[in-house]
Amino acid sequence: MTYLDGLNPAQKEAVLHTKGPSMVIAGAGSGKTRVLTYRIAHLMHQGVDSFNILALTFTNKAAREMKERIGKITQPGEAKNLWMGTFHSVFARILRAEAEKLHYPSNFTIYDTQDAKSLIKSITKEMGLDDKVYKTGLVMNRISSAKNNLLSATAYCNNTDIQAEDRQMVRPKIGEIYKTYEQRCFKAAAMDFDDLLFKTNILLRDFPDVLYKYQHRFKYILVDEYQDTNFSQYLIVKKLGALNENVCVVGDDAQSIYAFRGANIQNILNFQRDYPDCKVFKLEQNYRSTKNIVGAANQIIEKNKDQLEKEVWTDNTEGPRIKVERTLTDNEEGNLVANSIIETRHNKQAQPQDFAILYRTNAQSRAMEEALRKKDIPYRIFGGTSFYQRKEIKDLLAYCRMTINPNDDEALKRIINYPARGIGKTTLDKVGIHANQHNKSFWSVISAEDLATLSIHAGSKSKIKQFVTMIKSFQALEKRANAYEVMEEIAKTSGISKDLFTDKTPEGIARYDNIQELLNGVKEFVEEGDDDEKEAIVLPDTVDGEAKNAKGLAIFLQDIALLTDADQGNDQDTNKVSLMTVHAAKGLEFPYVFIVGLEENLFPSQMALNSRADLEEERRLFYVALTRAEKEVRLSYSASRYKWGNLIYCEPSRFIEEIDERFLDYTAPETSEPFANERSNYFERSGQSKANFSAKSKSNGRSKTNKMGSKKEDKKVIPPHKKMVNVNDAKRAVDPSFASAAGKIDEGMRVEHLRFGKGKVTKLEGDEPNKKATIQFDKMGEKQLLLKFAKLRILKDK
DNA sequence: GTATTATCTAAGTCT
DNA sequence: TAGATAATAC
Repeated sequence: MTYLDGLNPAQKEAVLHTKGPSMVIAGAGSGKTRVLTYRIAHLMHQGVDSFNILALTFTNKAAREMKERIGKITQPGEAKNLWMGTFHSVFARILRAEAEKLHYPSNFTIYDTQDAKSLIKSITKEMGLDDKVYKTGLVMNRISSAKNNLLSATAYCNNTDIQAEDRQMVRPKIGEIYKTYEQRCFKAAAMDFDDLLFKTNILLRDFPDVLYKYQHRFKYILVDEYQDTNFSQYLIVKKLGALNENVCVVGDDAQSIYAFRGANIQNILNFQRDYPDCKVFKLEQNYRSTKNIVGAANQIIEKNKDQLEKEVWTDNTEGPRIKVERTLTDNEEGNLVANSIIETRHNKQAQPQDFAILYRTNAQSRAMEEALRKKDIPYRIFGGTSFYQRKEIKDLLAYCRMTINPNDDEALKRIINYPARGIGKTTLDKVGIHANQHNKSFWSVISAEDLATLSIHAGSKSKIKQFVTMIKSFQALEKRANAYEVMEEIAKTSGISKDLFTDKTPEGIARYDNIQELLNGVKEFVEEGDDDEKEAIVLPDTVDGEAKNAKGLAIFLQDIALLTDADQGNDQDTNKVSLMTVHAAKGLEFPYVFIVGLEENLFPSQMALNSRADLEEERRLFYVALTRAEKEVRLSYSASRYKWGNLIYCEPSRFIEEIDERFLDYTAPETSEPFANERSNYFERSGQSKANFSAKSKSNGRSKTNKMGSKKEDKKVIPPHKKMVNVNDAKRAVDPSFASAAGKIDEGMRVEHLRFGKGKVTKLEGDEPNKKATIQFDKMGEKQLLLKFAKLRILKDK
C-alpha cells in the first residue's frame, strides 16, 4: 500500500471510499488531482478492471497530466483500458460508435466555433435578417445555451418564456435560425461542440439498451472540475452513474469560472440532492502556496456571497508579500515582467519553466511576447489562435474533412474555390439555393445529376466536375493509404502547397512552414508505435465495425477539432516561460506567477460589471490566478493600453484594493498612502455602474434615464465611455511635457497632473529614484506622489 | 470571375 | 492593429 503513504488523512479517506457516491470539495492546491489519480490507482489495485473506469476531465491538458501520473503509480499496461478524457472527446467517441442510432454516419464532422458561426451567418443572410441585429456571436450563444439546457430547436420554438425573451430582445427569429441550423448540421453530418453533449443525452434517453450498455461498462465514474459542468454534462453523469452509483465528483466552488459557458454551481447542490447519502470530503490544506498567497486568496474570495463553507490553510512558509507594480504603457508592463524574470532567475536560480504570465484576455499576450523576445527569454504561449485554427491549416484540414465526410458543407465552402479555380460566388450561391431547397448537402448537388439541371455556365460546371473528381480521388486514396500519404497528396494536388510556396512574404513563408509542420505531425501519428497512454483514450471496441485503417486519415481527423495548442506533442523543450489566460491556467501551478493587466474594465472585464454574479465570477477567476503560484505572485497594471489600435487610459483593478495591505508590497506611485487616488476613483466607479445602467437602458430603446437620473448631483462622475479616451485625448497621456518633468520639480512649483489637475508642490522628500512630492491640488486636495511615476507638468516656477 | 483597394469592425474566457 | 468584407477596377 506504499502508494497511499503520501496522502494526508482527508485525502486518504477520499481515496479509500470507493463504493457509493462521493463528493470531494477541494480547495485550491489541496491535492485534488492527487486524490483523483490515487483513487483510480486504488480502484485498480482493488481489482477493478480499468475497462470499467471512466474519468472525465475538463481539459485535454488535465487528462493528459493525470494519465501520466497514473501511469507512474500503476503496473505497465494496467491502465490501458481506462477511459479518460474531456467530456467532449469521450462522448464524441461514444457517439461515433453509436452514430447510426441517431441517423448520423460514424465519420461525422465536428464543427468548431468558426464553422458554426459561418453557418449561422449564412442562415441569417438567407433569411434576409439584419446581421447587425442577429449578430452571429449572439445567436450562437443563444443556441449554445439552449443546447446546454437540453432544449432542441423545436422545444426552443415552443417554449413561451424563451420566445417572449427573444421578442423582448427584438430578436424573435432566433428559434427559426436554430431550427435551420439544426437541419443544416444534420444534412452536413456535422455536430458542434454542444451537440456532442446534447446528442449524447438524446442517445442515452432514447435508447435504453445503449444506456444499459454504458452503465454496465462504467462501473466507476470520476468527474474532475465538477463545478464547471453544465446541465447537459450533469445529466450525462447522472444517467451513466444511475446503475452502480459509484460516482465521485471533485470540485471547488471557489474556482468555478465557466458560468459563461453554462456551468452551474447548482450542480454541486444537485449532486447532494440526487444522492442524499453521498459522502462529502473536504480538502482544506493547501500544499502549493505560501501563507501569504493563501491569505490573500482567501481574503479575495471572502468577498463573494455565493460559496460553500470551507477554510483553506497551509503549513508552508510565510513567503514574500505580493508585489504590485504600475507602468505607464502595456509595453512597459511587458518589459517590467521580462526584467523581473531575469532578476528572479538570477537571484533564485529559477528556470524559465518556473514562471507563468497570466492575463485575462489573449490579446494581452502580445506586449508580453515582444518584451520576452527582446530579452531572449524562451516562452511558450498556450491557447490563443490555436495552430489548428490558422487559416492555412484549416484549409488543408477542410480538404481532409471533405475526403472523410464530403457532406461537410462548411469545409466545402471553404475550399471549393481555394486555391482559386474559377468557381465564384455566383456559382456557389446557385448550388446553395438548390441544395437548401432540396434539403441536400452541397456535395450531393454537385456530385450528382442535379448539377446538370442548374443554370450555371458550362465552364463553371466543368470546373466543378474537376473539383468533384479531385475529391473523389482523395477518397479512393484514403481507402488504401495512411493519413500522411493522403494529406501529402492533398496538399500537392489541391494546389495549397504551391499557392503558399509561391508567396514569399514573411507571412506566406510562415504559412508554408505551418503546413509542413502539420504534415510532420501526421507523419509522427502514422509512425508512432502503440503506446499505452495513447491507447487509454481510444475506444477499445471502436470505432465502427469495419476495422478501419488505424493509421488512416479518418482516425487522425477524429477529434482534431477538440484539440488545442496545449495538446500538441512537441514536448522537447518545455523549459520555457508559460503565457496563458487565467482560464487556461486552471489546474496548473508555477513557482512564480505574474498576473498582468490588473485594470478596471479588463480584469474584472468590462462586461462583468453589470451584475453581482458576473463580478463574482471575475473574482473567482482572480482567485484562481493567485492560487496558481507556489512561491511568489506579482501583480501589475498599466496606466494606458492599446485596444483596437486606440490608446485607452486605465484605472487599477478593484481586486488590488480588495487585498489587505499586509499581504502586499507596493511599488505603486503613492507609497505612504496606497491608492489614495484610486480610492477617489472608487467613488467614481460607484457611480459608474449607474452610468452604465442608464446607457444600457437607453440602447434598449426604453429610456430609464428618469429613474436613474435622480442622482443628478453626481456630476463629477465620469461615465465609462468618457474614461475610454479617444486617440486625440490620449495623446495628452503621452505628452512628453507631462512625462519628463520629474527631475526638475522643486518645492513651491506650480504643476499640473494629468488626472488631479493643477496644484502646488509643498514638500519634497526621499532620494531618487523614490523621490516623493506632496502636492496641494486646487481641486483634489493634498496628494503624495512618487515623482518617477507621477505624470506632472511644470506650469510656472515658484 | 479575379485581384486589388477601401472600409469596417472586432477582442472575453474554452470544448 | 488585423482580419474580414465590400467596393472597385480589370
